[in-house]
Amino acid sequence: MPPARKPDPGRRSERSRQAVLAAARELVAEVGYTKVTIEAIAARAGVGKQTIYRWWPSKGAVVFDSFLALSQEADDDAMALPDTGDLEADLKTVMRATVAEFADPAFEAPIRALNTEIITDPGLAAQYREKLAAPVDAVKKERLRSAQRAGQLAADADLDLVLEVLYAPLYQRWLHRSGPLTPEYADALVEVTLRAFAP
Amino acid sequence: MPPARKPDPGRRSERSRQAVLAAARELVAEVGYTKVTIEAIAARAGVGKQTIYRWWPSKGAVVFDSFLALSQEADDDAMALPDTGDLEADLKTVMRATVAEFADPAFEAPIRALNTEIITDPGLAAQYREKLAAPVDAVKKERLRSAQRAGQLAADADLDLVLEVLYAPLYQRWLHRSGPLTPEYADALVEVTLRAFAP
Amino acid sequence: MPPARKPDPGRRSERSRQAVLAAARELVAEVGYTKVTIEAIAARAGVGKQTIYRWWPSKGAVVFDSFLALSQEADDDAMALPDTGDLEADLKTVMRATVAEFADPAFEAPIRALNTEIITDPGLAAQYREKLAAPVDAVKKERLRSAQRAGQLAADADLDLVLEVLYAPLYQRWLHRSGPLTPEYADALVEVTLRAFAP
Amino acid sequence: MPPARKPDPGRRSERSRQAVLAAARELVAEVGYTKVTIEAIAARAGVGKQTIYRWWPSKGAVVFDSFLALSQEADDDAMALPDTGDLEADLKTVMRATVAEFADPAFEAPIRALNTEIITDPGLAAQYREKLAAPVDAVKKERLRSAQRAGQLAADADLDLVLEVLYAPLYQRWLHRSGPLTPEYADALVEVTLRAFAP
DNA sequence: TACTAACCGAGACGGTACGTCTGGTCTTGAG
DNA sequence: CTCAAGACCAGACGTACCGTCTCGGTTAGTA
Repeated sequence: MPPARKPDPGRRSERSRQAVLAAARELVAEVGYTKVTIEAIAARAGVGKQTIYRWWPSKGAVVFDSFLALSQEADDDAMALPDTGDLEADLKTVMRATVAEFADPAFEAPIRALNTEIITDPGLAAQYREKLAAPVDAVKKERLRSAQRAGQLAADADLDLVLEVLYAPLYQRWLHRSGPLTPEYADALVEVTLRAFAP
Repeated sequence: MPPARKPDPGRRSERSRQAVLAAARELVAEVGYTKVTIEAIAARAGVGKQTIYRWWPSKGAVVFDSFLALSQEADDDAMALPDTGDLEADLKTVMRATVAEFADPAFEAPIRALNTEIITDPGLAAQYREKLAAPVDAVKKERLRSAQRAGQLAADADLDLVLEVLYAPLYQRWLHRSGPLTPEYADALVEVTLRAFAP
Repeated sequence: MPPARKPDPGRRSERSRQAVLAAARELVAEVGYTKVTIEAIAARAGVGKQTIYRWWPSKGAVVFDSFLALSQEADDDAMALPDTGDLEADLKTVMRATVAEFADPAFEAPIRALNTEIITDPGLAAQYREKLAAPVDAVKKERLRSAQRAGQLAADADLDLVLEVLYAPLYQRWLHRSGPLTPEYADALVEVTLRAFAP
Repeated sequence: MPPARKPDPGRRSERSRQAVLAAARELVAEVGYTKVTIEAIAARAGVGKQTIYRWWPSKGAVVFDSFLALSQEADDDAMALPDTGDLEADLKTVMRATVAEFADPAFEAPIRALNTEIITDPGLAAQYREKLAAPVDAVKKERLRSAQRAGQLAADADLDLVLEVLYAPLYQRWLHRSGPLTPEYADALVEVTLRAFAP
């Protein structure tokens, strides 16, 4: 048996890769994730279908990669959290911003699409945690550690749990559309969390 | 435009309806939601495809209905929460049971499938909240109100928020596979929540 | 076993029968025989499908019956052939009329439809010969016998064969569209036939 | 409107083409033309349905092509007519052979099917005349011209008309099943035709 | 005058096939 | 060897009809 010919990444066309990712992003925004097809991505990108199948295992992987590429551009910019010394104020600022972001209809479709795939495909879920969630969480935890040192948060608090209590309710409300996402709601989550993990 | 002929529900075959819902449930469990096809459901149910298209608008709606039917059977049974007078103990019991339920691989596929559809389709999300989530939440809130009367929970606590803080982290961990679902985790969530909403 | 309930012709609704035949005729003219469906006939006639299936065995039978009904109206009128004493002149008159009839686009669709079914279904072919062709042929043969008595045709000529030689070429040309149907062609067929069967 | 993408015949798979035509021929022989479906042809041929729809516009066209392919094999063989110098004897030989051929039940189904389609579809009728009828007629006319030179047929006879008078009655009898096809009938047609077109 | 048996319009049912669309693989020709 | 292009096999999609089967509601003819 021949050793299962794998493509040689060295020869990969960067031009095609970019075109595919751009086409994927555009199509998800235009027609919604479920209606995007590999054929349409290939056609829009001016690329043969085989070129996509050669380098990505599934539609989900292509779309995921296109988000990854997007976020890595963003990383250079907004990867910093405010630290005024007042944890509650800082968290409220961040949470209100998050609420606003979720309300933006341009983010709606792609993020829901992303979640659809993550729920279904454990491989993509792992990549999501590693490549997208982890870096963002690291920054947040850094701010929380700063608060612990300042005595504004219990020193033995499990920071992963803190982030979950802070964000998961917001995230779930948005996903299930089970309630309004208001600045007041953002504030309430911060207050609840700080009371739960008070020193 | 003709007035979009609608089927007459009075003539609907209950036999076929049940067969379709049963087939849908079985197939989702066997091959996973995305690989289920309307053709397969029709074949398994011994039903013409048109009979499905006549009464349901989409695959998601069929599968959702099949879950609904399931849960309504369950309602007759386990619709009661323990009330020993000790809120923390009672909640831990419930949360540990929830954790165990999520760990059951037989629940894995259908519930992930359900979430996939809910995220995408606002109509199904609304039905989900109304028909599935609301009744369950009502029971839980009843227990919480009992605790408020007993002085174990802040009298002015927003019960929807309490439930979110309690359940959303667990739910998110499971959906994203972002951490282990252990009895200890269940306990921790209960403790954190009670501290946050202490009287 | 019950004696295979047959419908009682006594209770048959003449109203429905007429409506079905009229609808069939109209639809064949409008969309062509192959595109006519029983459902469409029933809908157009304002009749339940079962009413058609009760009284006719197939779409072909319905359409055939609708032609039969038409022709029987016509019988009262034009069932006579000219007999001026000059066989050649009389036949040319008749053949030129036939050519003109075939050229009428309103006759095109139904007659082609009729032939399609006759070719395929031996039962309909038998009915066609008996109910439609035979009466017309009888009239023509009567004229030929008159010509035999007048010494304008061989006394021992096989009249079926005479009619075939006279009409089959015309009929075939029309069916296969293998040549123009002109008055001259009609004349030529008469002349050829008379020479072949000259006394 | 986009320019209606056409398939590139250069890339067409000869393998698939042959498999489709063979499957079509077999199925028409086995179950009859009207009961043949595109799905069945595709399945039998081991071909995707799209491959049929890509290259043929209709079931009729596929079946017609399968006949065409058959006849082109036959052309190499029997494309010769006897020419003993005696026109009457030669024509009787040929007509009796034709009668025998029509009596063969193996030819029954396909040829009736062919006629069904030709009657309905002008495009196929044109193809039929050009690809199937014309070559055969050319050979026959050659024999007739030889007879004209030999003084056995009127020098000014319209050979198309001669062939029609000779064959159309036979053809019509068979199509309509309006009479027996016997060797005597074949002889009678030859005699009638020769008398009609005697020098 | 009531009963009752059939037909009637309507339309849901289990099916088959349609013609289209997409998935994922394979082939061709250019660079 | 990669790439764009696109034909290929496979099979699901949603629609249209098939022929059968209830449903109530007329509409006879019988009692």
